[in-house]
Order: sequence, then C-alpha cells, then structure tokens
Amino acid sequence: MYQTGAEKRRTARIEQILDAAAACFVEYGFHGAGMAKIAARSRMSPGHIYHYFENKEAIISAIVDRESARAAERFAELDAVDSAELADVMTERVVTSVAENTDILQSALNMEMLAECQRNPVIAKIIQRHDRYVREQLTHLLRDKIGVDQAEARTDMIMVFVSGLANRLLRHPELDRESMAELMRETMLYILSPSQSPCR
Amino acid sequence: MYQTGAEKRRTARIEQILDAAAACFVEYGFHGAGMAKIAARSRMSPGHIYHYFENKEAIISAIVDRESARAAERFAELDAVDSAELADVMTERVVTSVAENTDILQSALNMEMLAECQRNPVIAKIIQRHDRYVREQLTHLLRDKIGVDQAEARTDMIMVFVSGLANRLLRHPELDRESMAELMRETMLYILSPSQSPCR
Amino acid sequence: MYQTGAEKRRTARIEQILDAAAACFVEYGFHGAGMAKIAARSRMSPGHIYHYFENKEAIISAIVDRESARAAERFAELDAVDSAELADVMTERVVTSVAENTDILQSALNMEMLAECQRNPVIAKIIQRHDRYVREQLTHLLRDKIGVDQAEARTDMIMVFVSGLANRLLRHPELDRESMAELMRETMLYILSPSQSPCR
Amino acid sequence: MYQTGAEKRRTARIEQILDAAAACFVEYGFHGAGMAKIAARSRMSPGHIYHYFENKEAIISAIVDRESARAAERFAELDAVDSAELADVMTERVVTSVAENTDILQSALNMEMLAECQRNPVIAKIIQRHDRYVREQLTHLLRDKIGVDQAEARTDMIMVFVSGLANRLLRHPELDRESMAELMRETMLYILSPSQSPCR
DNA sequence: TATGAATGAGATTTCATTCAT
DNA sequence: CATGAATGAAATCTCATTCAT
Repeated sequence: MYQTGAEKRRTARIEQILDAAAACFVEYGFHGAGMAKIAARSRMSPGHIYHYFENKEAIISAIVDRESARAAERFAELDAVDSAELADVMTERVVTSVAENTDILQSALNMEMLAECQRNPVIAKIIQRHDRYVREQLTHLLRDKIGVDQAEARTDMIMVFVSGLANRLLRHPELDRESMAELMRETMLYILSPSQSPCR
Repeated sequence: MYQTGAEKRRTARIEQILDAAAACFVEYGFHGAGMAKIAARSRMSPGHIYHYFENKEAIISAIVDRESARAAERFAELDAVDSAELADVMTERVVTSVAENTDILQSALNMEMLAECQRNPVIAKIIQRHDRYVREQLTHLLRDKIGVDQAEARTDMIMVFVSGLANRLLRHPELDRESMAELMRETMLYILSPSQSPCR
Repeated sequence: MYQTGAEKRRTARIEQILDAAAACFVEYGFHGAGMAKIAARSRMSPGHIYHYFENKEAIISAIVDRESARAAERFAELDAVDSAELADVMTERVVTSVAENTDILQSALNMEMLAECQRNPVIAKIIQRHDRYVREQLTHLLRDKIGVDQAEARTDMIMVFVSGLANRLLRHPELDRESMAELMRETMLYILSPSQSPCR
Repeated sequence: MYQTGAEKRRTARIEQILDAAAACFVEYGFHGAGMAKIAARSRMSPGHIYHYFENKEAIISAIVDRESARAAERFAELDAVDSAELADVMTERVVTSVAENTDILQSALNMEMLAECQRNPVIAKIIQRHDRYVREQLTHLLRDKIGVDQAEARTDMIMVFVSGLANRLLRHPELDRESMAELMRETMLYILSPSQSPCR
C-alpha cells in the first residue's frame, strides 16, 4: 500500500486526530469531549478537523474502524498461535491488558466511552458491527482452535467479563489492578477450560 | 410513617419525577435526557421540577438514593433466607431479573446510565458510595451466610459480571435474553459454589 | 378614618407586605428580591400577595406612596418648626439619619433600590412624582421659612447630596458613618446658610 | 505596543463588546441588558461573545477596568496641570461633563449601572477597588497640588456629589442640564476653595 | 381568605459546525 | 492546507404570575 508524501501526511494527520479523540473520549466521555478539546489535543484548529472528518460521528466511526482493524490483527496473531497454547496466550493477554491498560482493555475502554452515544443510530450500528465481528472471531478461536463445546456461550462470558471489568476499572480507579488481573486470570482459565463445562 | 395529604401528594410527585427521569436516562442516556423530556414524561412543566429538585444532579442523586434503599430491602430479604438455599435464591433472582428486566437488572441499567456523568465529582461520589454499600452487603452474604472462602474476590466477580451484562443488554437489545439468563445462571452457580474455588 | 375589623386586618396585611418588600429591596435589590422571598418575609404565601397587589410593580408603587406620605408628615412637622431654628433642625435630622439609618436616609435607600427598575415607565413616573413632591416641599421650606435666595438650586444640592450619600453608604458599608455624618452636617450648614450664597 | 492584524481585530472586537455592553447597561440597567441585546448591539451572535468573555460578570469586570484606565489617564493629565490652575481645570471638567455627558459623568453613569449588581461579590470587589483608586488620586491632587486641608473630607464630598448628580441626571432626564452644571460649578469651587474651610 | 403547586417565557451559557481569509 | 472567528440552536435553570383547593 504505497502512499505519496501528501497521502502520508494526510494519514498521519488523521491518526493524530483519532489518537487525540480516543484519549479525550476516555478522559472526558463523549459528551464532555468537545471538538475544541480534541482539536487542541490534535494540535490543529477545530475547523481543520472538518477537512478530514465530516462530523463528530465520523470520528467515532473511524475510531471504531481502527479498533476493528487492530482487533483483526490481534486475532490473526492468535490464529497463528499453536492450539495447545492458545488458551494460555489469550489468558495472559487479557491479564496483561488489565494490569497495564494495553490493547484489549484500552479498546474496551474506548468502546465504553463511545457507548455514551449509542442512541445515535448510526453509531449504534457501527459499534454493533464491531461487536459482532469480535464475537465471531472469538467464537471461531474457541470452537475451532481450542475446541471447547458451547463456544458461543463461552464467548459471551468473556465479552461480558471484559466489558464489565473495563467499566469497573474506569469508574472505580481506586480498585486494585493486581487483584483484578488475578480475578480475570482465574475467570479466563475457567471459561477456556474444555474439561469443565461452564454451562453444564 | 404517616403523611398528610399534602405530603403524600409531594411524595407521589417526586416518585413521578424519579420514575420519569430514570426511564429517560435509560432511554436517552444522561446527556440525551433533557429536563424538557423528563418534565414531559413526568407530566409537569420544566420549571416545576425545580420545586422538588435543585437541579439535574439532585435528581440523579435521588435516583441513586432510591436505588440504594431498594437494594437495602433486597439484601434484607436475602438476609432472612435460609443459608442453605441462599445461593439458589440469589441465582434465581439474578436470572429472573435478566429475563424480565426487574429489580436488580433495572437497577443495574440505571446505574449504567448514570455512570455517564461520572465526571461530575458529586455524582461520582454518590455512585461510589452506593457501589461500596452493595459490595459490603454482598461480601457479607457470601462470607457469613453461604460461607465461601475468598468472599471479596467472588463479590467482585459477581459485580463485574452483572454490570457487564447490564451493559451488554442495554447496548445490544437484539441479544437473546433467554440464553443470557442461562449464562447468568451457570456463572452465578460457579461463583457461589463453595466446593470449587474460583480463585485457587 | 374609621376601619372595620376586616379593613384593619387588610391594612395590617398590606403593611406587612410593604415592610417585607422594602427590606428585601434594600437587602437584595429589586431584581434579587423574588416574590418568594418577599412572601416568606411577609409570612404569607406568594399567591396571597396577589390578593392585595396586582403585581410586583404595584408593590413598588405602594412603597413609594407610603414613603411620600411619610415625607409629607415630616414636612408638616418641619413646617411647624420655628423659622429661626429650622435650618438647625433640618441639619440635625439629616445628620441623625446618616448616623442611624432612620427616616430620611432609609427613605433614600429605598428610593435607590427602586431606582433599579426605573426603566419600567410606570415606576419611573411614580418615582418622579415623589421626587417632584419632595423637591417642592423642600423649596418651600427654604424659600418661605428659612428665607434663602436661590431656593431651588439649594434644594437640588441637598437632594443630590442626600441621594449620593445614600448610594455611597449602601455600596461602601465599610465607610465611617461618623465622619460621613459630620461631612453632611457641614454641607447642610453651608447650603442652608442665607448669609453666604452657595451660588454667588 | 505592537499588535498583529489578528490581535488588532481581537482588540477591536472586545472594544465593540464593551461599548455595546456599557451602552446597554446605561440604557436598560444590568438586569435588563440581556446577552442577546448586548450581542445584537455588538453586531455579533450571543455565542460569540463567549469567545472573548467567560461570562457576563467578566464583561462588567472589563468595563470597570477600562473605566479605571481612563480615570488613570485623566488623573495623569491633571497631575501635569499647574497647581494654581488645577482647581479651575477640575471644576471645568466636571461642569462640561455634566453639560455634555462626557468622560467623568459617563463613567459615573456606568458605575451607577454596575452598582445594580453589587450583590455579586466578585463585582462588588472590583468596583470597590476602582472606587478606592479614584479616592486616593483625588485626595492626592487636593492635598499635594491644590494644598487644601482636610483633603480626604473634601474628596468624599466631591465623590458623593458627583455620584449623586450622575444618579439624578440618569433618573430625571427632564432636569435642566445647564442649571445642574452651574450648581456643580459653585459646589466644586466651594469644595476646592482652600480659604474657606468646608469642614471648619 | 389563604395556600403552594403549577406554568411557561426568558435568561445565560455551551458547542458542533461553517466560512472568510 | 490551515486558522479561528462566527453562528445559532439547544440545554439548564429562574421567577412573576395563575389557579385549584
């Protein structure tokens, strides 16, 4: 995917905006993050943002798209992992993310924040599409690689737990990340363990 | 607690407002629920709401207080349940709630919505206080009545799971409630089972 | 002027309102003094005030009327004072008022406060009528009793000084009343002194 | 003090707002002058005013600051006047001001208007600071240049008189400016005359 | 008479978005 | 490509006034 200089510049500008916006959404929430703040954090004028995005919704849409693309990368990586180790790798990923706010949890945080504007039907659709995608990939991994039964139910459990945890960490920053991570480890192992049915 | 006619009327009016506001918050989110909408749903003028509540924050505060009071009632009921049955009763309650949107889940939904305005430090404190209360009660039930070990970790698991589920149901109304309820049942039984440690 | 019991009661009620309103106007200003506050201070419901006064303007009108009547009384008293002593009596009255916030100054304070709503043409007219009345009476005293020349100019000086002083005391409560009173004494003596023309 | 084009424009816009606001305050009073009116008079949208001023209070604050700066200029001019002529110059200034509503009196008018919102403690402080400054400067001129005794008492007299006059002219536009100006001249000469003590 | 619940217009302020430069 | 001045609709909140009881 070759880009001319101008295109590179454009892409960089867009990344700048998305980073700034994502950070602002997590920090202030969707409604609290005014275009002025996002512009300031992007080191660009408010007006100029509209050269790259039609409106605020479009920024959200792009954030979700980017998140989806990153999720796709992560799933591709997991797809390459040896089946026998997959459960452990997945577990460690989630645990690390909780402990360090990387990847998955950061994504979850973003989603939490964007959810504020779920009533906007355009955004709602985008987020639901992302959610469906993640669900499919996860189910695929569980069913086809780890080989557990009731893969969909287990997927739902993971997603519920991850989103619940992101929420909780966001809103109760006083909680101990270490013990939350440990909690998550146990839970993941339980959910991913093929020997004992989570849903007997 | 005797009330004169006027006091009854006042109380009824306040309940009216709280019901309307809670419904609006769930339907439109905190920011989408303007005082105008809340007023319309309460069947009174916007201005009149300010006879009962100093501002929008105060409404939220009152909703959380009401929620807390109801939670207290529910916990009191659970305290009266026979220890041997408690795990089952709790499980059934949660399951029913998910299936029928009653009590606990409604409360959880409300909390999710109110969480939108967590950046408001006044509200943040109120919600955190409520959260702490629920946590304490739940831990008490798990440790002192059901008698499981690691009661706090299990409490955290329940809270993470319930909030995650409320979130998910709120944002993905297309999900199948039946299977979600079933998922909830399995998870609760697992968490509440004293024989197998969730956090070895 | 005989009054039946009902009439007496009515009159008392009206006085109650006027006292409360005047006090509120001085304390909070015309715009800051809501009908609710006035009602509370009158120990009466907001709605009930409208049995006695058509609207807020009417209260002001009545306050000014009452002030005018009191001014008339004061002028009548002064009219009865021996011409030779009149200048001294008037001076002492003003000085005492400044020192103790009685009579004249209180009246002036009320007027200052009401002046806030001067743009209301109805009120403007009422206040101007009061002002004209005071001016006539004062000029009469100066010209016909004290016997100074340029009575109108001297009257204007007195009125300017008194209103200026009321203003200043109202807005700079930290000022020393004693020295202000002394200042006023000197000024009054100067203005009322027939021997030395203030407007040569 | 060099300004770029943008800075000039900004300064001009701010002046525009301050002029409009001052005019509105004089015309309608502080409470009567809505942001909408001020915006219309500044020929800009209500919202845009908030790019330059945080809120209505800030506008007032800026008006007082500007008034203070202008007062400082005037005092600086007076400081340069020959001592022998100073009393006459000051008198003429005040007299002209009364006759033509310029400078000093205009300033006083604004102050009168602003006084309406004295109950706002922020504004109250600003105005008191301004008042103190004027008082000091005036006292300095009287004591150190004109060389009268009791300079502070005379200063108070001037300030009371000027504010009283501004009040009166504002509220009784039917009064004859000529004769008011004449009154002012006599009074100023009397107050500034070192030979005859106003406060024996 | 008397209450105070109720109304609704209007005030200040915010903010996504547009546009001249 | 870039700025930031400018708009205007909408949100929260206040308060004089009315009305059912």
